[in-house]
Order: sequence, then C-alpha cells, then structure tokens
Amino acid sequence: MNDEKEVTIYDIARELKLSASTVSRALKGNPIINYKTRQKVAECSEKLGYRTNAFASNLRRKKTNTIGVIVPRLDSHFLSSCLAGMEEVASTNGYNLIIAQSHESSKKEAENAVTMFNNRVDGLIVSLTAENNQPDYFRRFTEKHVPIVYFDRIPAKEDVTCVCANNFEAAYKATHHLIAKGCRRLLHITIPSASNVYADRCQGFEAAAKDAGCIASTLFLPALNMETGRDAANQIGKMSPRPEGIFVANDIAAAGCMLQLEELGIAVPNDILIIGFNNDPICMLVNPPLSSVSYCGRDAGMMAADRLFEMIDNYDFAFQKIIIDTSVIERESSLIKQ
Amino acid sequence: MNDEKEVTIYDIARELKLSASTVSRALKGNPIINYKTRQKVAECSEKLGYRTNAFASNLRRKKTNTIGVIVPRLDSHFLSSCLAGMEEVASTNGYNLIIAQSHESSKKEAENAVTMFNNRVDGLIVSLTAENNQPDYFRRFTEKHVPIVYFDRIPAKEDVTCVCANNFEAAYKATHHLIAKGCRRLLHITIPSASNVYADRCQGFEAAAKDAGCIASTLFLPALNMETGRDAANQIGKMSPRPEGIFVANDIAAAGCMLQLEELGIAVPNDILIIGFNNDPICMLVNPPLSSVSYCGRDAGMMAADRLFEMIDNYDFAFQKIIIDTSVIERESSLIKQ
DNA sequence: ATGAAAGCGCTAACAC
DNA sequence: GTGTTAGCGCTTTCAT
Repeated sequence: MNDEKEVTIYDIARELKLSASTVSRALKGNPIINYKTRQKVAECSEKLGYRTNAFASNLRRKKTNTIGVIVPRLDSHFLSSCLAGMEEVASTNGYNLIIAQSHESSKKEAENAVTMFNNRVDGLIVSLTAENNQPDYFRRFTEKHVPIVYFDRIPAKEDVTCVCANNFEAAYKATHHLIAKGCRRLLHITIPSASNVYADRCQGFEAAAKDAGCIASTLFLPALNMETGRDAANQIGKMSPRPEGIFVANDIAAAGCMLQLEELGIAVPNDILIIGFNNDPICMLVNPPLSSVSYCGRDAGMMAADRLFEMIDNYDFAFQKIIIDTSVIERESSLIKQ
Repeated sequence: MNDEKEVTIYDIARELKLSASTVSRALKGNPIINYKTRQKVAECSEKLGYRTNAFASNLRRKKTNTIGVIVPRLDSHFLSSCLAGMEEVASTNGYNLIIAQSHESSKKEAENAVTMFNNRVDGLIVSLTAENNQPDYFRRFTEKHVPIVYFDRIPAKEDVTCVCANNFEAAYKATHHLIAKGCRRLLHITIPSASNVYADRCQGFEAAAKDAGCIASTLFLPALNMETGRDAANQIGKMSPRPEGIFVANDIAAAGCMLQLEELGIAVPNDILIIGFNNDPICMLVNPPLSSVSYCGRDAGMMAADRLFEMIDNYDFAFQKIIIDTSVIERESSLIKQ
C-alpha cells in the first residue's frame, strides 16, 4: 500500500551503528542505556521520521493496549457521557478504545464480542442489550483471563464485576418522593425487560408503593422514547381513576408523556406529578422542568474504566460490584401537591 | 500473561497434516483450496478454539482494518449520532473504530493524531476543535497516503475531503426565515471561532440581513451551552431596542436563551422569534418548540465513513467536498409574527 | 552498556 | 490444490 518504506528500528540502528535491541531499549527510555545514546537515538528517530509499529510490538508482547467497549447505542446522552468518561481514563493510561454498538440486538452483541476477542482487546467494558441479560458469548473472555467490567445493564449472574446504580433503591426513592408529595395512585411506565435496569426499577417502585399502602400499577411500553411516552399519556388520559403520580423509567419517555398530558389538558404537576430517570439535560429544558433520578454517566464510565485497569494491571480478577450514587432531583414536575 | 497457549494455524496444520499456508487460505475461504479441506480446517479450528491473531496478520499485510475517529467531544447528541452512523458503516465493512476526543484542545488533538498514526489506522475521520482550523499535525497521514475525511468542523484549506453542511447557506436560510416572519432587528448568538461552522453561519446571517436591509448584530459568547444561553438572554433583556429575531448557532444555547427570556417576561415567539441550529431532539421538548436547522448526524457520519472506505479501497485520493442537506424546521418559537 | 539471535503468528511469492 | 520459505518489526533472553 504505502509507497515509501517505513522507517524501523533497524534503520536507526544502522544509521547510528548500534544494534536493534539497543535502539529498542533506548526508545522506551530504558535507563540501562547510556544517556547520550538515548539522546542520539531520540534525535535520529525524529530525523528519520520513525514511528513505532504497534502490531509488531503487540505481536511480541501479546498485549494490545486497547480496550473494547460494547454498548447498546451511541446516541444517547447517558451512554455518550459514559464513553466520554471511559475515553478519558483510557487515554490517560495510554490505552485506546474500540467501540461497537449492539443496537439492542443480542446477535449483534455476540458478533461484536467475537470481533473484540479476535482483536485481542486487553479488557472489555459492556452494557448489555435490554433483550438478553445472560449472554454466554462473553465466556471466552473470562476463559482467557481477559477482564470484563459490565456497567449499567449488567448480567443476571453474580460472578461478574460491574458498575451500576442500585436501581431498586433509586426507584424506591423516586416513588417515595411521589408518595411524600401526596400521591396515592401510582403508575410506573417502563418496558418489559429482564435487564436489571428495568426490572429493578420496577420492583423498587412496587416495593415503595406497597410499603406505603398505595395503589400501584405498571404500564409496559414497547420502547421508551418521545413517541411511546406520548402514547402512554393518551392511555393515561383514558384511565379512571387517573394516577396521581407517575414514575417513568427514562427521561425521554417521561418528557414525551408530560408534553402529551399537557396537550390533553392534564396539567403537570397540578393534576399529575411525574418523575423520570437519568437526569438527562432535557429535564431542565422541558416545561415544567422534570424531576428525575440523577446518575452520572461520566463517573460511571470512569469508574468502570478505572476498575478495568486495576484488573488488567494487577492481574486481579476478584468480582466486585461498584454502586454508583443516585439521588432524586426535585423539579417542578413533582413539586406542587403535598 | 495468558496461561494457556494460544492456538495458531500451525496447531491446526499439525493436527490435519497440512501446511500453515493451506490452513491460512482455508480459513479465509479461499476457493482455490479443496472444499473438503476447507471444511476440515473450519471444524478443526472450531474444535481447538482457534482465534485469528489480528496483529500477526496486520504486521504481515500492513493493514489494520481500523479507522480512527477524532471528535471534540462524545457527549453531544449531534456527534454521537455521527459516530453511530460511522460505526454502522465501519462494522458492515469489517472495520473497527477507535475513537478519541480532543476536548476542543488543539494540543490533545495533536496527541490523538500521533496515537492514531502509531496505531496505523487505515483511515481517519476528524471533526476539528473550534480552536484551530488549520492544524498541521495531520500532514503525516497524507504524506503516508492514509486517507482523511473531515466532517462538520473542517480545515480552512481547500485540498481536503470533507463532509459538512453549507453553513453559510443554512444560516442564510435560517435568518431569512426570521426576516420572512417580519423581523427587522436581528441578533446572531455564537462563539468567536475561525471554524467554518461558526464563521460561515455568522457570515450567512450577516449576508441575509444585509440583503434584506435589516439591522444585524452579533453577540459572541465564551461557549454555547445552557448557561451561556441564559447569560445571553440577560444581555438581550437590557438591549434597547430589543432584537426581534434571534438566530443562535446551536440548539442548547438557543434553548437556554429562550427559557431565560421567558423568565424575564419576554415571550417567545410573541416578543421575540428564535431559531437554533442542529435540530437536536431537545427542540421538540422545550416550550415553545424550538425552530432549528436540521442536519442529520447519522447521515453525515455514514457519508464520511462511506467516502473514507472509497478512498481506502480504490486508493483514490481525489479531494471532494460533500455537502449535507440542511433545512429550516419551523416550530412555534418562530411562527407567530408575519 | 551493548549486541546476537530467536521468535511472536501470519501471509504471499514462488514452487511443484 | 498444496507446500516451502522468507519476512513483516519488534522484544527479550542470554552473552559479552
């Protein structure tokens, strides 16, 4: 492909009448090499336009300095914040990130896993699809002692390292918040999913309602977005009696729902209180501002990456569950009643 | 590192009493190899748990099947949509994406460029920082004939391949839209930047205002986000006479500005019309819904990746400027006057 | 402090 | 249709 010959350490060695090994050591700043030699090598490499060949090095060292990331999608605020955090940590540690999206398809996720595996990533960070929370295609990584950190959407089994919120508790708090504002008839809007994220939120909601002796029901949507949020509002419009407080499993759907409720003449928060999840920036843009559960993506990403590097560097595979803080952010959408 | 010996093509060869080259060919489905042999190799490789070693192959082929992407940040809706589009195209073509963020710092961008270069990416997709639109650190790529596609924030010089909107025209259209709604005193809110994105939008704005004989001024903010958008609104509140139509260079700042205007008792669109840029989903969430200029990130990402693969596959380095469609999306924030 | 030599796993030119 | 051979560029013993 490339016309001009690449400069190798042999070229530098020849030029300087040294051996390749000396050059190799000098280039990595190995102090065993005479300081002057190191300087000469540095100069010469600069002069010749040398660049290290990562594969040759990888091939030799059996290490890629690359970590793989598999996420359901890239274009969500939460996930891209997570990635931003991971990228920061990775680049500080001299690692690259290779990123793939599963598009919520377990099949695509398996394919991504194979690619990552063949690319010999030194570690893997994964957020699972909503479709499958006990995939078996990551087994080969653990078999080869390639560490995996799951984040946000974690597998059902216990013997993994993961970073996530305590979704049960977070949902409990969110629901409790509605109850504290005087709501007795509660509705939870979510998707049917075995994933910890949705299942735990659902259970947290039910537990909080039960503990307070409230009437709770759950509305399952095919997906959680603006559209489906609006559909949910239309259904709520027809309910009788209507719920007094709604806890939606993500902010986008909550926002869609709220907008549509307003259009139906159902006022938030006067007629219905509503709270979302994720504390997406949109919460502060909608009117009224949307209460939500805050959960910092960038931190989650950084913690996942930090833990992964610990595992890689210390060859330490102890399973660990890292819980991210969540807190209820009260805004106008849930503030009036009391 | 890894305890168990990795299985190589030699192991398969030994097992099957074949040569490594035959195995290599068989594994890539080379039709010159006997069908039965291919099958046997496939079975055996499966049985032994063989996985291809990408470095060894890369080292040999001098090709990485990896493309590098450098973006200012990951956690913006527009950019993550672009990435999603690129990832789709890349993965269809059997390529991986390695992604780095410059955090709007030219220094970090240069570092990223070095990393990508050393990792021998087969091609590069870049959106520049707002800080520097004529970086020299990508020169080494072109010198080595590694194709680069710039997107969105492109360099000042002409001899590059890029994918972007015609920001001048888009801004002209947006401004003209305000004028058509009856605005005579116009304000543009942006950041000081030599980048095509902001400079061209600014010029488009000025040209449209001038062509219509309107009074135009520009407010430069230190950044374009919710906060600074609100600051802008505070400044607008003190202006006299007040502008009648505002064109903001991105939607987040536009939304922040609009919210703050409302808080100051300045009604949108009754007192002031406003239009943003990017058609971010938040446009439909704010109240009133925000007019904007639509510009599809996913398409831009896909087009950039498509063009890059063309350059890689056909060894074709003709410079090409691909213009993405933009259109003014009229929503309530600019609809009343006429 | 430096060098010689072997080998990481794969591919491709060239044989047969 | 299959095998032989050499080499991609680097790192790492082991010598000296």
